Amino acid sequence: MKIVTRFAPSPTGALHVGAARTAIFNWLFSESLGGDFLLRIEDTDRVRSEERFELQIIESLKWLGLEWRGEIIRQSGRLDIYGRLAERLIDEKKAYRCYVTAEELGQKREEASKKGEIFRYRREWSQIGAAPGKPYAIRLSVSLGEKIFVEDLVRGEIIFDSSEIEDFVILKADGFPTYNFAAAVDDAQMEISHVIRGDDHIINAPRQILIAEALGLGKPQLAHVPMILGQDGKKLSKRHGAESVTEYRLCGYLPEAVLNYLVRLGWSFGDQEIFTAKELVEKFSLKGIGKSPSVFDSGKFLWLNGKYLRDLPEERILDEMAAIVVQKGLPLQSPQKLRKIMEQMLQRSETLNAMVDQALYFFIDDFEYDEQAAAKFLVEKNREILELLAEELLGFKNFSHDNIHGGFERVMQQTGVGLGKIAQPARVALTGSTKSPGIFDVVEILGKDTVARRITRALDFIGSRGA
RNA sequence: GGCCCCAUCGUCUAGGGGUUUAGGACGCAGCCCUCUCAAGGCUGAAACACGGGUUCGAAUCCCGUUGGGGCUACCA
Repeated sequence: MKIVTRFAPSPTGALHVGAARTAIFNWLFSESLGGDFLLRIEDTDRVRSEERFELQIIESLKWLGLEWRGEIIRQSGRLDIYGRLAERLIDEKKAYRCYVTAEELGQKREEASKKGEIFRYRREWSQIGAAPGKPYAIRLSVSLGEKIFVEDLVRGEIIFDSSEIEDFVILKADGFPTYNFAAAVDDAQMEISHVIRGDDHIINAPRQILIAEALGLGKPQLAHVPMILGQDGKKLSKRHGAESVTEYRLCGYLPEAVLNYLVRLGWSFGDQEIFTAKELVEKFSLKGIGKSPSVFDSGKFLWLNGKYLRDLPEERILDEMAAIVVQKGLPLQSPQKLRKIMEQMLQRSETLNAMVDQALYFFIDDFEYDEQAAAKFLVEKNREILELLAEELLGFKNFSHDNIHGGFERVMQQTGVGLGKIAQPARVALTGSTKSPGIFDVVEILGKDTVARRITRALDFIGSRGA
């Protein structure tokens, strides 16, 4: 059998990490078996679907390196097909028109639930409110008391009782199909062999099976993967902060890391943590998918991104950094200087953005002093150290690493204190904080003029404090 | 409420009857390196939800309990 998978997002928001993971699973599954991976846009919700979201989702998929085959199928362009099939089901008495409005039904449901009962729509309601020319929805006739078997590749057999399923809508009053109808029809017509999707769709499986059977269409093999949860154990959502692929890209995450992290969330291959895309294609199989939901751990994600960051070719990091510098409106530095900054920030940052954000003092003079750092180190007793340092350092024609080192050595000799006692005040004066790359590197990268300005600023600051 | 799913360190997970003093990773703690912070190296603390079975033997199989999650739309 030819393996064909699909990713079928609805364009009602950016590509959520949960959706991204199912896309990745489907892509890996077909890639690993030499099949096709298709893209279908489920834009049947006229109110919530927006083109910009579709564009954003497509951009995210490309960024992640998930390539689909052929044209994108758009459900809004297939309305006539769904309409014809729904009418056919009416002709075959497998479906019927329903004139009750959604609002009226909502009331019924509410009343029932207040009484602790469950309202399930059945055929006898179908003529209520019927009138010529009045819009209607089409519902599938679901027979009672039948077992529906869902063969799940991850969970095994799941059995549903058809009595629990009401006569659900397959075609809405606006002529658009519902999710289950369009999905069942399209999966069959696109000859999808396997559907890998989130756990939250398990409930839809029996409905889609019912539709496919009513229509005499083929059914894909199903694999439901556990959900991704937030730190609070609830389904990951906007409440939990960053949750779309776009946001992570904008924060300076690498596509390789996003791919790797998301795959490993719910799938494993022994003890291995880090996989290239190629390795994933080789090693992926449904066997490695777990059954229990996974909590999204932003800390581990960050760590993984840092790993990938340090593995990137320098030229690529430099390009990305330059773009971020421009985007943040910071003064672009010479390529030589940017490279030095990159070399220093690389092992101190987990994301591309952090490489710039945490190195602001290399770009601008008017950073703020960290309050605690200034209180501890920019104090009167360190005035002499900073003055001596200025004297020693600013005398060099060649502002080299060795000369700078020598300058610090001489200040140590003159004051009789260790390097640490000199480096920290200098660090705060030059960077505003007690944390930075090695002090000699900082001085060298900043350059003589900047160092002079900043020591002056720090001395002024000490003076103003003392006053 | 009903239906469905799930249950190993805080988190991601390996292990699926004896090989287990339950392994790895993140995080955490300590040490090394060291001018600070990182990166890197080493070490450590940390888990089979509970109760019944089945079995010579159960983290592993079965049942129940508890807990968590999902769904319950003319959303997808």
